[in-house]
Amino acid sequence: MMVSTKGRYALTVMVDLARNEGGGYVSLSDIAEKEHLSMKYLESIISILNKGGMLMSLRGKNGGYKLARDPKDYNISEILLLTEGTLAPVNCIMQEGVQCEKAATCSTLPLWAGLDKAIEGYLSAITLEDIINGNRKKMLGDYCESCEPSETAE
Amino acid sequence: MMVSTKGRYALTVMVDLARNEGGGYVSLSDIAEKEHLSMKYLESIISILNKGGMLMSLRGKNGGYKLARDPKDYNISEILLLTEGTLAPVNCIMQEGVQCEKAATCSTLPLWAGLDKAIEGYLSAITLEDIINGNRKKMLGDYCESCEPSETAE
DNA sequence: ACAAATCCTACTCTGTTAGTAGGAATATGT
DNA sequence: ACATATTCCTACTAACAGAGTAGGATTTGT
Repeated sequence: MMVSTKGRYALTVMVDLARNEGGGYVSLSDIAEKEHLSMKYLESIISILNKGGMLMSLRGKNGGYKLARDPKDYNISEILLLTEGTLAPVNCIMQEGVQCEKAATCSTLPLWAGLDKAIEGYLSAITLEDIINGNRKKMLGDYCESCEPSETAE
Repeated sequence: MMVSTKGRYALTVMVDLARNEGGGYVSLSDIAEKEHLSMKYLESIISILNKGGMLMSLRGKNGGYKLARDPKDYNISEILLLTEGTLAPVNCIMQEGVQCEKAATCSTLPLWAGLDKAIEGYLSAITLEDIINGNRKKMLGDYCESCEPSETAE
């Protein structure tokens, strides 16, 4: 498993806030209660999102959080990258530039690099808006049984 | 990270054995030495591969392991699935049939399911033969800088 | 002043990862 | 027959990451 509860809950929070677009600030306790998640734990997660510039926050009574941008301007990759630190499927691919010393001769490296790109490519193509709109076709593609057949699959 | 050293080393072993196709049995110590990996640790990993029917083994002097099939008949997904147990990127997608009780109302589930399929799709399309042939085009696709542009990218 | 909220630091419990250790069973060459 | 090289099998351990908990300081609306 590559995405922990941290990233998953972060996405859940973002989706919740996206659904509230146009409304005011939403408090942590509201979200925690709605999603049946630990408020204290969510606090530490939302703090990462906030420091990463994903949210606007307001302290004090009636305070809370809201999205800093439009839902369509968040892709899922950036949300998960921020909270998880990395989405790399293996240790030997951590950051751009940093690589294993055996890289030059490693015959499996292209596989891992390709997998990394496949994951990154998938997640960066999907936005928060896609999720709140339930865009199954985009998310599930040819695997979606409730979608009509796509033209690319012929 | 989704693939641990277990799966990574397992793949390395399989690639090593694939390169030896047609030769006899290769001993664990040979592989461990060649790859600079702990022999004892490799032992526990190769045992999984063997029990999973991926290998043929021979005990005693001059014994060792070899592939049970042709390199082109192994896809990477099955090797990693066997050793890692699962390749699911999140906990809420574990096995076919088993699913989270919130599945029916969860708006992020299609995303995770789609990601899972993207990973599975990528890994099952690549074979051991692709790796030993260094088929960068198949592994890296449009991200491969040393490959000529593909027709699908236009 | 008070209550409701965000912010901040530190701690804990648990499971997984990445091995290590020791020996039993089995086949081969001499 | 015997030493040796190998696979097989069970058990153990140290370190780290994941998933929270705990307690309070700070800010703001009423």
